[in-house]
Amino acid sequence: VVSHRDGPSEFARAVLDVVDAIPRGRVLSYGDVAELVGVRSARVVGAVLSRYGVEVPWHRVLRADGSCARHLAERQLALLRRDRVPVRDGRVDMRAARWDRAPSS
DNA sequence: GGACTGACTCGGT
DNA sequence: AACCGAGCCAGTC
Repeated sequence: VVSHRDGPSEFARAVLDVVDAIPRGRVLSYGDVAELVGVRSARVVGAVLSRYGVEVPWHRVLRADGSCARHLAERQLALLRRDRVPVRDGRVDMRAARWDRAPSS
């Protein structure tokens, strides 16, 4: 059943779980997260982070081309540098920093 | 139940 | 590099 009380939906929780699992020094695009939770809309991932992002390492999620949303750029870049993510010209090198969750075993 | 809104993405100009 | 336009879909009203 569904409670009438508001909280993160099951979908939102799935998004937050993925983002929470991104290791320091790595990043994912909104579209990557969408794919991992099983939707084809990258936008809705942004919508979840907009509402609940404060609870997770939201700065590890950015656009597919490695750029940040305008209103977040300054803070996000600072946090990414603190994570030692390679940033060049305000852009993350996705080829180098994209989290590749390859089951090692 | 319909219309709108975006922390998006891709292909085409 | 910089615009489009279309597709996307959970929220919100």
